[in-house]
Amino acid sequence: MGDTQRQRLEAREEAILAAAASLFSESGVDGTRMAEIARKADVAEGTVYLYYKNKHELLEAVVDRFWRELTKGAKAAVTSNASLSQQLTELASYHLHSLIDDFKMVEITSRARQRHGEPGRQLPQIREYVRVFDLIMQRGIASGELEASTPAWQMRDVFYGTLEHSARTLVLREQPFDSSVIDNLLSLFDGYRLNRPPAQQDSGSKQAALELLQQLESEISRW
Amino acid sequence: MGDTQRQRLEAREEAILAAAASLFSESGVDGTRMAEIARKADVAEGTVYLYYKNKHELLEAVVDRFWRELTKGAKAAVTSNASLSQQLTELASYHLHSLIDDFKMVEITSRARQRHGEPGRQLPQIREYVRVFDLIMQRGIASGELEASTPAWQMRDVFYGTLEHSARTLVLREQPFDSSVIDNLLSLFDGYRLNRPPAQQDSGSKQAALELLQQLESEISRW
DNA sequence: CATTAATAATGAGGCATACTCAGTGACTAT
DNA sequence: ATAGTCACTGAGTATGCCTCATTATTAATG
Repeated sequence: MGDTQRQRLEAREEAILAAAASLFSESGVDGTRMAEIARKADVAEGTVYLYYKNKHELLEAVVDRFWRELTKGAKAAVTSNASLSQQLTELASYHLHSLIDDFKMVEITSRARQRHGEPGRQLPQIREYVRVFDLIMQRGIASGELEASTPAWQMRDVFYGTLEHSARTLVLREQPFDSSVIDNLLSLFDGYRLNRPPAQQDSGSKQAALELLQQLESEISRW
Repeated sequence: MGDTQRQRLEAREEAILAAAASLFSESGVDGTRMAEIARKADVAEGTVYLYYKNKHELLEAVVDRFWRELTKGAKAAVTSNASLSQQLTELASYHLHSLIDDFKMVEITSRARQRHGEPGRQLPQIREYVRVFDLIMQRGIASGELEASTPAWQMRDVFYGTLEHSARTLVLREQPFDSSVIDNLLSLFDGYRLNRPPAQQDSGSKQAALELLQQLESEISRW
């Protein structure tokens, strides 16, 4: 029956984590007392400290789990066998939606990074999430669909940073998800795209449309 | 001699602010005790509370001042009569340099935003700083140097968000200022640039072309 | 099943620290 | 000089994180 015991422990840990996540999101980190978390998780205050060394570690665990979940979704968006630009669109859409929906968590994340004294750390699970963005850029470069002259991490920063900041803008304005942000970003990203994606067919007519679009743009610009 | 008195008060307030800024940057917000701040500013602990209602308000004041200083520099970069792309380059360079140099302040800023309970506020002085970026985009659009089909705030988010995230990347990697980030961003920004600056008469046919362009875009996105 | 050992949980109390406030001092006006 | 105002002080209070001696629960053993 060691199994049942272990399960009970994991259930308790999960209950504490869930309670903390919910309260942190609701009232902020400073606005949440350890006693509240314990009460919501149906344990004594001291019990929390059997599972997490202190409030900050609990916060880190909450944040870490949040990004782990996000990473799952992001990987899903990128694992399909769709075209690069479709995958980028999906990833951008998923990213922007998530950041808007859980903006509180995003804010709390920056709090979790600031460990007492020192340096600008990066939580491992966030690193992992960002890696999804890196991978798709690298894949694009490797397949020749993205130019190789710009480092992948710089393209990633454009992509990721723009979306993160757009999420902040939208949330502060109390506006909902806006797909034009993504359209805009992707069309801008064409600046990184080479004209000849290697072997794929079907891209013919789309390619034609894209070229027409560029013609049109430059035509407009001539006004 | 009310002047001297007022000056003394302002000097005290300034001393407290400076002490807090220095200590917050050094040891983080949680790592800094009010008593330390008071000692460094050469006042009693209670005196701090005559000038700032609580620790959080003091933090806000520190952050606010930081961004106010930044705003000065940013405005300077944009006020010259250089070309748009030169101004963008200068602004980007200034922004990136500043964020890297005072990254601790940037982190602390996100802390200041999280007021106890509720909502994703934005400190007024940060808003003012961001407005500098908005203004240059709007100016570019008005002069016809930037395309009008993308909202200014979206261009701004690309510009601002990319640089903010690049700063984070560089700091976490312990790398110094990297001008290629800016070169890259600006060449990408050419996607927004129109070839022909001024003269905005004849907007009728331009409008028509723009609509066609949008149709085309949505058609492409349907692939 | 009884006994012992080991592990988990509890919550009252310790302790650090943000914040208060009654008392003191310094300056101004008359 | 005297009263009145305003700035300042720092010992004391309240709050909330965290500890740890004690109790409850589960597992191991004969």
